[in-house]
Amino acid sequence: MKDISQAELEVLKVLWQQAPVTANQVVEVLADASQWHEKTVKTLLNRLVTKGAVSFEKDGRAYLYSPVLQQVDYQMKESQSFIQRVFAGRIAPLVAGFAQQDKLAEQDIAELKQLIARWEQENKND
Amino acid sequence: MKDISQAELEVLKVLWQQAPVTANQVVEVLADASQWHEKTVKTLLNRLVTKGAVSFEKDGRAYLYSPVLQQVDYQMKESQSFIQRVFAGRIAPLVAGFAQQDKLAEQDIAELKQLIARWEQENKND
DNA sequence: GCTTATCGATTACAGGTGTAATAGTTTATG
DNA sequence: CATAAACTATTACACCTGTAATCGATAAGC
Repeated sequence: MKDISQAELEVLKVLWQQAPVTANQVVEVLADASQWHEKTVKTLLNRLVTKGAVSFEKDGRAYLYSPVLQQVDYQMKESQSFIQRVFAGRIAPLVAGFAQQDKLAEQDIAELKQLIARWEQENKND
Repeated sequence: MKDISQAELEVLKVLWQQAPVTANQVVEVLADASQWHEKTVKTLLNRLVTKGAVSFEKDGRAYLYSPVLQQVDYQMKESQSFIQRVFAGRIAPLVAGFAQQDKLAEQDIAELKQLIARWEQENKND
């Protein structure tokens, strides 16, 4: 799968929220959010199809688009390459940076603690 | 500061490890690591200078290059935009993804626990 | 049925990127 | 000194990206 560009990602996000949808539905969502011209959105949809990240089925004159690339798969792949590229593969320094800049909320801490607890539960017999 | 491309980042990483260095020193490091041609590396150095991410001072015929953009600043900025773009601003889901894919090591867990402890220490009187 | 509105497909075009080659300049070397 | 070697600066070029406009086909309305 070719890389997804940032503009293309915004289109994909719409499809991850609801699919299948027509091009015009995507246009409506993004016209509000991004000031994008209809033609721009349709170009992006097309490129996503070409890249194999989105599929469509015909419904009369219009197409109904659906994501092929799933959000969790995208997130995992991007996360790994990001952490690798920027933090040499170590995840803690990223979280540390957020902590230092006061970007961590109570909720983040709670979720992290839960994750750690679960991890330790699963790895207790190492 | 204009965005740093992925290839440019590899050059910056060399400068973050040691600076100031000559172009040829960078070339040597990257010729091994990346198979890049000398001309390619020098183009990248030049673009980094144009972008204001790297500076140089003359030393006879050669230049000595140093990073202007510091690694932690780059990391913070990229982390925030990445988390925003891919995880809607929430950091825990990223860590959760790593946990699920068994990408967390003992050391990561230890570091995260320490971070959390420190955070709680600092925020205990909320 | 013919015209018009509406779709998707194709084309456009400038700026960024990867990946160099060539040109221009200055320093060594003979 | 003159020439070659070694640097940096400039230029190249194809592909990707953002941002649309135009073309061609098709469906809807009169």
